[in-house]
Amino acid sequence: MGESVTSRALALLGAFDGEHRSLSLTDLARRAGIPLATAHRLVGELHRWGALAREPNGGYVIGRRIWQLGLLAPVQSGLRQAASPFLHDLYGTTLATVHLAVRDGVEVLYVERLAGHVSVPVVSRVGSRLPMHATGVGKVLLAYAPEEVRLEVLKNLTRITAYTVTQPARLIDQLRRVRAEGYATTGEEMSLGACSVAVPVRNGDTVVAALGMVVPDLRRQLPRLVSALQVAAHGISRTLAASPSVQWK
Amino acid sequence: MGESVTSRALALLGAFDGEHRSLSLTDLARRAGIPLATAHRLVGELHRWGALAREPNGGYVIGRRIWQLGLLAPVQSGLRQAASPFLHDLYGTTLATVHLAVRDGVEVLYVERLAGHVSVPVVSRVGSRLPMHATGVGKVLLAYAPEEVRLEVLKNLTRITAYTVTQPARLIDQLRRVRAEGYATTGEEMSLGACSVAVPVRNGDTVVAALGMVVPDLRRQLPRLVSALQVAAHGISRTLAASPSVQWK
DNA sequence: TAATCCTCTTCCACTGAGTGGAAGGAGTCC
DNA sequence: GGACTCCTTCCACTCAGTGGAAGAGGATTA
Repeated sequence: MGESVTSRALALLGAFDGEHRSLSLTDLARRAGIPLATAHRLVGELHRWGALAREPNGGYVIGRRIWQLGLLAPVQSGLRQAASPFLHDLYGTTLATVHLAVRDGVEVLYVERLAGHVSVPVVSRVGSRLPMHATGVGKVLLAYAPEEVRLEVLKNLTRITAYTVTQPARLIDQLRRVRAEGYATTGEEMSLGACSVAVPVRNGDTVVAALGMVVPDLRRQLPRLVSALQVAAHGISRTLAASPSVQWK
Repeated sequence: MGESVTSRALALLGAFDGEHRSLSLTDLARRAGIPLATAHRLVGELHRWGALAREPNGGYVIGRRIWQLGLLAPVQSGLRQAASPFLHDLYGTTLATVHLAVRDGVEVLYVERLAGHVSVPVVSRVGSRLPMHATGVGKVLLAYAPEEVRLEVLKNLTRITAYTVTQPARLIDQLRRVRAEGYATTGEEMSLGACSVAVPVRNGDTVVAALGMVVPDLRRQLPRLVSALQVAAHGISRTLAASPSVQWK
């Protein structure tokens, strides 16, 4: 005992992730760290309300009530909806993987991802988080983040590939150039074979998101990609500015 | 007393809807029917976990953890993702409002909606429900619904406009023709000035969704719209069939 | 076919998590 | 300056919640 009922119910919901979209009762209890009988009761309540749904084979999945609430989250109803047409245009003209991301603490949270046809290893998934220092969108968000966030990230530059920037001074210099030139790039720093370029998305003066693309090679097409990204980013910013009723961060 | 802690926490989450995306603590307590002190404690827990977020002005909004869980719901990760490219293609070629909907009990649940430029009154919103008998997607879903669902809907044919079909025999005949011809239409039955056409989306033999469009007038362009909808619906079906790992309903 | 294992459901003696009215602080408005 | 509203905190009181155990049913294995 000692844990609240609410925290246990939330732990049950939190047992689901990208790799575990359907869970048996026993797995739910185990992953949430809750005795089976207790889990059974709480899962029953979540199911009756619609937070969970039960499949014919007995497994539980996230229910439609959570899906509907998720649509109300500012990140969904504001940024993602505003950005969607521009992301599809961008994807349509380049056929590369397109990302829209926001900062979440000291990580990048992927808000939207349109998968490209080009054979490039892409590890992002909508709703997932990746490190800021090794991704294009992450470098953009880091460049405009509060100083305390930047300091926290700079303390923990883990190597992901042989090309990952792990020296603080070098990353600081890159971030300064992001602010000066208006875009960030990476070269196989997150995945071998994948390069990226990203630009900021502003709401007024505030950088609220980053828009990026992943391609196998940047060398010949960088100016064209930067231009296309900036056009899309401006479009998103105009749309955000035109919808003052929806607040989001 | 008498209500469970879990049901109260869920009631707080359920206080949010399309018209109430940001709520003060007092409003949350009121809408959830919970004393202020109790609401304060439970909202604090939801906030700490990330189910709710607090805005600078003190209002609460749905938090990112709910948004992320919502992405895991089968309706999101299966149908909606599979359908997205086809919906954008359809929208791109017609510029009309495009809907993707599923049956939820005896109502239509709108899973995706791409808003058109044509000035047609459209009342649907993603995540919302509308009656089955007065919408194109609803008639499709009703035509292929279990008998007991059909009987339940037929008992309650409320009039929405002067053109709404409220006689059971007439609707039964229309549903038979939906199954025979492969598409449903409406003519100002839900909103004056709005006509719609919809087709079934199948997964194997099962009709799992309906794909529809809303236009001001159907008379000259019905065959072309039906054809475009069916092409898109087949594409969605093929994509669903190719992703067996994701289960959804 | 039988034995074993696992999941899920139900029960109930026990207990501490949860309750909510009241009071007070802070901010806004007139 | 007073009135009003929202939010936060307190704490005496109580019943909602707990979880080990037992059993049913289905799946797996020998």
